[in-house]
Amino acid sequence: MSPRRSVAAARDTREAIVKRAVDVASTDGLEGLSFGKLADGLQMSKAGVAGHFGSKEALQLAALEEAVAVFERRVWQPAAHHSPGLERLLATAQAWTEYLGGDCFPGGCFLTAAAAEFDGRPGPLRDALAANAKRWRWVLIQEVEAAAASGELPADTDPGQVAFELAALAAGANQDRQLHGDELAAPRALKAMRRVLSA
Amino acid sequence: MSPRRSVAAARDTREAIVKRAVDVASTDGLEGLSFGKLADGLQMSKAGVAGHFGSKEALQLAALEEAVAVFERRVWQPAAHHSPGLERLLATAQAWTEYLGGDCFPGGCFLTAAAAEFDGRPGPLRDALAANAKRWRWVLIQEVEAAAASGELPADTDPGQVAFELAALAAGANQDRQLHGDELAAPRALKAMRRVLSA
DNA sequence: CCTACCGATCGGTAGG
DNA sequence: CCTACCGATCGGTAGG
Repeated sequence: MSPRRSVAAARDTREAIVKRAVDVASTDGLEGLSFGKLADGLQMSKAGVAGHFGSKEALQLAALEEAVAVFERRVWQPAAHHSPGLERLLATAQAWTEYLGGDCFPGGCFLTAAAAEFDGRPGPLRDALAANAKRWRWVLIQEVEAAAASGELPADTDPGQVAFELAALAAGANQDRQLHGDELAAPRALKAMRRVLSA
Repeated sequence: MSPRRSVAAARDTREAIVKRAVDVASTDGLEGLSFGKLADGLQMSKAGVAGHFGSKEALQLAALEEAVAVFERRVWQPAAHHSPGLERLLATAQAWTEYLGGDCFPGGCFLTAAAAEFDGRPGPLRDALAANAKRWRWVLIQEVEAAAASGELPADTDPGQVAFELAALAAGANQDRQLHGDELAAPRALKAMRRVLSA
């Protein structure tokens, strides 16, 4: 009578689809996802894939959610246990540039690529990407404010400016790494981030 | 007997297609281009559009070529008549951030968006985008080297590092401007570029 | 989770 | 530069 086994199996299947969708979208873009191609790669029928999500947009949102979880695990979690302020900012810079220089997704940082893809197309995906980016920016600003309040950074520090520069350096490192395979990009971004945080 | 009029008309038509393709691609991506959609917007038949290019990839390459020309006209040309070295770098920073804060393309900097879209897909488009980015980076590095040689920047300046930081700040400004409509992004990038160039 | 199907759109071509 | 067409793939659904 228990539906447990089939429910668990369905959950596993859905997870497998989402994981593959994240990888595909990191190289082909979120719009490049299709039920048919995912089904081929997973040895499933197209309707079997589509049934887990109902619409392409729901699949794209699920892939985005998974990518956000990966980013938090790889970038924020290693820094979170450090003391607030400058120490945590430096740990974030370290984890962030390691993430950008690594091979977490085959096509580079999913969130940067998706933001570039959807920044001109209104809708739920753009909204979710913008909200996520704002939330991450807010986290950075909080840490800069803490560093300025404790005297680790000058009292007249502009937190929005500092957070902008950190995010820009990350975006630039991702671009150089992906477009040119430049292994110097991540260390260069880390060096620049440390200078931004040493004023 | 002269084919002049029809040849000129064909050239004008092709130019109109390319201009529209650049605008569409700046919001929908280069892969989002299609002969059919362009034809609808231009009141033409699909085959009439396709005939000018032969393949979708040729259309995409033509749009890229046009976007490169726009970038050079808007960013490089205003700076080119300044003296080499620091003065030209500062003029470039000014023109670059004005370009990023303006409305040159409806979806923001075409080249940044296209690079993010194709950095994981081998082929002629990726090659052209990478070559263009490298060329622009080389221009920046040349100017930084000139500034270092003349003593406007410290003798131990790392030109690749400085050029990386300038490009990253531009990419970051474009992202914030497009995703959040942030009007502070371009001035923040200019401020940071000036600091990078003031060491 | 499958097979089978829907209408729409895709890139591209034939023929004029 | 047009009409008309090709096979392929798209997102999505019916029915089981």
